[in-house]
Order: sequence, then structure tokens, then C-alpha cells
Amino acid sequence: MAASRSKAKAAETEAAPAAETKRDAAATRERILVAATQEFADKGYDGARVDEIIRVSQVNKNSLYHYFGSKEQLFTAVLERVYENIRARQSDLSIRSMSPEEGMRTLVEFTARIWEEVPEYNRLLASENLHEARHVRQSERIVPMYNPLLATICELLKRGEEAGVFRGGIDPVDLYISITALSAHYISHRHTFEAIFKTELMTPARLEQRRRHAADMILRYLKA
Amino acid sequence: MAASRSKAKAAETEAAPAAETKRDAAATRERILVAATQEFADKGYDGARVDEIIRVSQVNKNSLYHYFGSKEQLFTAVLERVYENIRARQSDLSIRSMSPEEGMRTLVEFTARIWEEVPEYNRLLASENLHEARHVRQSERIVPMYNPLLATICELLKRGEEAGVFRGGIDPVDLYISITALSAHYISHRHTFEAIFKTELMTPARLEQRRRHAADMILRYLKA
Amino acid sequence: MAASRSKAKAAETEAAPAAETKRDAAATRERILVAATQEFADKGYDGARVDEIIRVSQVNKNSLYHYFGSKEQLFTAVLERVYENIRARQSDLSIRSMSPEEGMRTLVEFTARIWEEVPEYNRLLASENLHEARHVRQSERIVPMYNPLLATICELLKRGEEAGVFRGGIDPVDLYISITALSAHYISHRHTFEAIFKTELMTPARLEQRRRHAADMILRYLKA
Amino acid sequence: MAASRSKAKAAETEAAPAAETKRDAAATRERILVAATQEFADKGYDGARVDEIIRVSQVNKNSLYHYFGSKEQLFTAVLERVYENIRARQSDLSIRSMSPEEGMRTLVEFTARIWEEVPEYNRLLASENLHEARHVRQSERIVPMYNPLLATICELLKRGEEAGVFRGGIDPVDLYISITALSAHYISHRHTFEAIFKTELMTPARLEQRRRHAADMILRYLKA
DNA sequence: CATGAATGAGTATTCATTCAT
DNA sequence: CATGAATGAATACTCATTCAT
Repeated sequence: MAASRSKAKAAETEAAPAAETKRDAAATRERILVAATQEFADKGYDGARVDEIIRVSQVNKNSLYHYFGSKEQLFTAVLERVYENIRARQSDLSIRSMSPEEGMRTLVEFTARIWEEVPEYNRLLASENLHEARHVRQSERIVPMYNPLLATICELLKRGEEAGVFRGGIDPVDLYISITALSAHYISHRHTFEAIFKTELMTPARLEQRRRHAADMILRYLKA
Repeated sequence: MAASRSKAKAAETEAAPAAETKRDAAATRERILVAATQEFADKGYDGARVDEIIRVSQVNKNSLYHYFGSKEQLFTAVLERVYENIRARQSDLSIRSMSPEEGMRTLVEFTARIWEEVPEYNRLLASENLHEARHVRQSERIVPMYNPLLATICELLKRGEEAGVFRGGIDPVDLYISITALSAHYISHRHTFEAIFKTELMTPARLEQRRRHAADMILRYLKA
Repeated sequence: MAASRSKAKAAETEAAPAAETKRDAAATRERILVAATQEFADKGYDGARVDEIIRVSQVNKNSLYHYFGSKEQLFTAVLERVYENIRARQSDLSIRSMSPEEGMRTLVEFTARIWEEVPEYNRLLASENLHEARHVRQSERIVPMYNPLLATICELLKRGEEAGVFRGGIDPVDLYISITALSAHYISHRHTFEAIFKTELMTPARLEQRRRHAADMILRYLKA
Repeated sequence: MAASRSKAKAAETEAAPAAETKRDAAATRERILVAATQEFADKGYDGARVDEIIRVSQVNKNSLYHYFGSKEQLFTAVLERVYENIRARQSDLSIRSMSPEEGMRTLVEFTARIWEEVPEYNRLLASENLHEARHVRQSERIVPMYNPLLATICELLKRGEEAGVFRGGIDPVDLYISITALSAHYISHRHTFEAIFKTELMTPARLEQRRRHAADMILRYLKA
């Protein structure tokens, strides 16, 4: 999304705006991806319409098929972008310089903030799981991205255990899934929860409460 | 599902199996519901096909529309059935006679077992949330079903606090969402997790580990 | 329609109203005809729905098919009833005792009143003509009904000519069609005329103006 | 209709008839409109089938929906074309240069010729009125087309009155409706009239008699 | 004879994808 | 390589009519 805005600004400042959008293959690709991300997030894979993506991105239908091959491959490309961005955010954290407890709290809260700030990602992953991760498995780029995160968690657990602040015997995969679950499920299922519990879940105050709840739960679970 | 199985079994043992399923409004409605539950769970609301539902349930297309009105209303009926069954399971627990800790562990583990045993429900709720709970809101029957569950949680919290085993100041809605999240997210997102972490998550042993992990996390969070 | 009201009244005064409607074949037939007249007039033959007719008439679907055989035959029965009622109204006029001019004006104005008071008839005949009078031709009862009317017109023309008030050489069929056209077309096409000329055509005052216009036009046409 | 005939003729004389009709948006649109006009006129709006229109026009179903949006909008487009053609014919008359009586007779006879030559229009308007002019009201193009015609009638009435050949106090809307009614109703209801009066109404001689009848009736009505 | 469940052909409309220019 | 027209299989939904009880 950020990319699309900077692109638009570039178009205004450059000399030949009409010709610019035509020639710039990267920009066309980018506009398609941005529109596709929104459409797939809004409607899910099956509900999304290729026609809507070309309408919003203002590209020709053949361009879309030229750059991405099919609706499925376009969805895969969108997912790759999503995982890249999630990874980029999590890498920014400089957790290695923090204490184990501080690092873990930071990780939990930053994970929560991803779903809050980019709820599209949550929806895309939900849709992908309804399709049994078919597109994630197709991608050669997504799977390798998750090793560093798991490494970070393992390192935090090890440091915490050595420092005597965390228990031993924690399964890092279970822990990662719980960290994600506590915030992602809250966001992705907020509509049914709001309907069932007659309460608002997306106000800033409520979201902060949830972040603390999630971090507390993880830290209490780990406490020696 | 249980109904369909007993129906099938009855058909085999009785004299006229072909005639038995015909011209029986309740049975026809049930066959449609069973097939629809499966189809909607398999493909999500948008991916599901009415034609497939009528093919599997062996009913005439018009019967489906006569009984349920539209694909949307059929989906709503499926969701109502799902929530009813979830509620029925949770009501069976006789938690009131247990100690607060035992009751809470039982609640967490039974919630986990729902998603393990009927993963269809998980998928239906995921699809419904992609549609922003549109059908849940339409239903007059679903919302009221959730009050008793929240009451049970509040009662457990109160008893635990009075007995000095649980902390005070716990938000019951946050707690409910976390209980659900820890097991449901594990199941619903297992496909991406399995792809990313190259590990099996649905073996009996692994599921038991997850159940204990979730219960431990909740109980440690509540411990005074 | 009048028939249906008197029927309803009868039901109220009799002893066993529940049993009465079940057994009375004539009443069932009548209820179907009344509902069918309304539905066919509202939507035209193609737009009309058999299901709507059975819903309104509160009869069983099989009864409708038992009494009338098919949608087409039901429409034919409705048309027969319409033509009967039109004829009955026109026969009431006792034109033979009037002067030729008075008789002709009476005939024109009464014809106009038919379309005003029972616009359903207009619509049924319009729909029937879209189907090229298929059902009218099928009916053995409709065609003979129109001879007396044409005889009345011929007689009026003859008397008027003999009395020196009407011109000779008038084609009675052309005259009949014009008498009908001047009022029926005004009613049947009022919706487009109202849209195009931005004026109201169905107020009592406007209808009276139209009736006089039509009668004036016919009488001036005939004047010696 | 004229367009379709010239198109067909062109195809026959040119080199590549198959290629000529393909990939030409205007021609495709036109083919659809021609086929739709025929189908809607033949069966009425409700009886008409989109499938039949695409079969006759040899276009892809999606093209029809791409160009016209829906069956309703296609019908509206057909009606707009009809009203345009009617207006174009009436504008050709150069009535302003004629005497009031001559002008009025010309207007009546030309109106009659429209229904004789393009009976489809009659049927389309009849169907539209069964739908209470729903599509005419939707159109922004149809309503304005009728002002010039009414202006012509008013001008004829004024000139005739000033010349002492027409009476005063004539309502132009009533007059317009009668001019239309006398010929249109004859055509649109010819099937029932032919069945009832056992006479042929569409022979050239009979049509000429009717035209004179209608013109005589209007002119005698107006005569001072 | 009444009832309501069942039937299957059909009806407008949509969609991902390809082809001609 | 860009453009917009074309494609055809599908998709939710409807309707007149019949059958079993």
C-alpha cells in the first residue's frame, strides 16, 4: 500500500506521466499486487474477482495474466508479499539486545500489532488456510522465511532459561503458535465475538488491553 | 453428522431403504443440512456449490430452496446447527461440581476437543468471519446461546478467586477468547504451520501435547 | 371479484365454515379464478406465477390442476369470465329504448367505464393479444358472445340513419374498434402517457373529461 | 431493423463476412439490439428469453451483459431505440408547411403507418405498459423526445382555429392519445378482433380503410 | 379427492481466461 | 507488449407440473 502511494507521488513529479505508467513494468506489477491484496483480503480467495482487481489497479486484463499467469499464482504472489512484510517487521525488533522477558514481551506485542495494523494479512492467511495452505506450499520463498523467527524464539527461551527467569521444556512451535493465536484469533474472529458478546473489540483501549493480556499470558506461562 | 450416520445405518437394516428416505420432509431437510455442512466446511461459503450439496444429499434443487430459501439462509442454518452442537457439548461438562482449577482445565481441554473432533466447525466459523459474521448477526438463535458459557466462566473465576487459587481482575471475555484461540487457531492454521515448520500437528500425541499446553497456559495465567 | 365477496359472506353465515370450504368444489374453483384473474392482470400471462395463485386462493396445487388442467387453460377460463362480465354489463344498457344518439353516447360511455372500473380486464386482453389471441381462439364460449354487441351497433346505425341523424356507410367493425380504442388505449397506456406528458390521467375529473371526449368524437364522426 | 438489413447486405458483398462481424463492438451491440427488439416484441418482456437473443444475435452471453448490464436495461435500450425511430419518422413530415387540415390528416395517417409497418413497436409498448412504464421512467432519453410532437399538435390546433377550420377548446393530450389509439389499438388488438368478428384486419385494403376511418374521425372531431 | 413433497428443465447472470488487432 | 472484445462453462435460483400417501 505504501508502495502505491509513493508511486503515485512519483508520477506527479516526473516529466511524462502518461508514458510513465505505460512503460514501467514494475509499477504495473505493483499496482496489480496492491489491488489484489485488498481484493483477496476483502472477499477471500473465492470471493475475490479478477475483474475488480483490474478495475482498481487500472491495468489491462492481459497484463495481469502476463505478469502473474492466473488467479492462483496472483494469490500466491500476494501471500509471498504478506509473509515478507511480516518477516521484515519482526526482524526490525532488535530483540537480541533485550533481556529475555523484555524481548518476549516485545515479540508478543509486535506480533499483535501486525494484525491490528494490517488486518488484511490476517484475512489472507485465514482464506489460505481454508484452502489448506495450497498456495503457501507452492511457494519456494515463503517457507524459508520462517526459520529466523523460530531461531529468535529458541534463543530467547535459552537465554531466559539460563538466566533462571524462564522454565525449561517449552516447545518453541507451540509457543510460536500461541503467540500468534492470542492476538490473531482475537482479530480474525472479532466479528462473531462482537456479535455474541455484544461488545466492541477494536477500540484503541480494548486493543491495548488485549496486547497486555496476551503478553501477560505468555510471560506467566514461561516464568520459572 | 451423527444423525446422518444413524439414518444411513437404519436404512441398511430396514426393509425398504429407497422408500424410507423419500417423501419425508424432516429427513430431506436433514440430508441437505448434513451435505451443506460438509460442503461449506470444505470450500468455505464462497467456494461451496449448491449443485454439489444437492448432488451429495440426493435432493431436488427446488427442495433445497423450498426448505432453506437461499444459499445464505442455508449457511445460516448450518451455522445455527454448529453453534447448537458446540453449546450442547459444553453444557455436558458438569463443571459446577468440580474445583475451580479442575473445572477450568476441563473447559479448556473440552474446547480443544471440539475443534479436533469436528474441524468442520472451525472452518465454518473462519469462513463466517471472512464475511464479517453477517450470517451470525442475521440469526436470532445464535447470539442467546453464548450467555450460559460466559456465565460458567465468570462463576469459575469467582469461585477460584474466593478459594484463593485464581487471581482477581481477569476479564472473562479476554479469557474466553484466549481459551478458544489457543486450540482453534492451532487447528485452523495447521496447514500453514505444518508447511512452514515442516512438522506434523494432527497426530494424537501432538494434539494431546497441544491440549496440555493450552490448559497449562490458561491455568498459569490465572494462578494467584 | 363480486362473486368472491358474496361467497365470503356466505361462508360466515353458514354452520361449519371449516368443512364448508373443503367440500364446496364450486367455491374452490371460484377462489382460484378470482386469484388467477388478479395475478394474470397484475403480471401478464408470462409474469404470472401459479404458486402465487395457489397462495392467494389458499387451495392445494393439485386442486388447481384438477379443476383447470394447466396454466394456459386457467388463463382461458379467466378470459372467458372477463368476456362474460363485459357482455353482461353491455347487455344491461337497454339501449333499444333510447334515441340513436343517446344510445350511442351511452354505449361509448359505458364501454369507457368498464376499463375504468375493471382495469384488470384491459390488462388481461393486452396480455392475450401479445399472445396473438391464442386462448381466445381456443375458447368455444368467447367468440359467440360478441354477436349481440355488433348487432346492437348495427341497429343503432340503422335507426340513426333512418332518423337522419347519422351518416350512412359506416363500417360497424371499425366503429366498434374505435369505441373501444378511445377509452381502452387511454387506460392501458396511461403509464407511458403519464411519464411522457407529465400529467395525471386517472383522477375522476380527468376520466370524465376523457369519457366526454370519446363520446363526442364518436358522435361527431357519425353526425349526418 | 434497417441497420441489420444493411449490415447483412454488406456482409454478403464484402470479402470476409465471418471476420467482419467479429471484434467490432458497435456491430455486436447492434446485433444484440436487433435480436432483442424482435424477441421482446415477439414474446413480451417476461416471455422473452436472453438465451434466444444471444442465439439469434450470435454473440456471447457475457457480451450481452457487458454491453447492456441486464435484461431490464437491455429492454430499456430497445425502448429508447423504438421511441427514437418513432420520433424520427414523425419529424420527417414537414407538417409546418401544410394547411392545418392537411397537416392533421398527414399526422394521423403517418402515425397509423408506424404501427402497420413496425408492429413490433406496438407490442413493445404494450408489454411496457403491462409493467407500468417502469423502463420508460428509468430512461432519461425517452421523456424529452415527446415535447416536439405535442408542440406540433398545439401549433396545428392554433393555426386551424385561427383559420376558422378547427374548433377551439381541444385538449392536445386527449387529441394525441386518440390519434394514437385509433390506429395502435386496431393493430395491437387485431388478434382478438379477428377471432371475435371473424374478419381479416391486416390486408392492405383493410388497413387503408382503417387509416381513412381514423383520419376522418379526428378531422370531423376538430371541424369548426 | 386432498395434501405436500418431489421433479427436472430452464433462466438470468457471473467468471476466469483467451484471442485478434 | 497493450488493448478490449470474445468465450463457454458455471452458478444461484425459478417454475410449471406430477407423484406418493
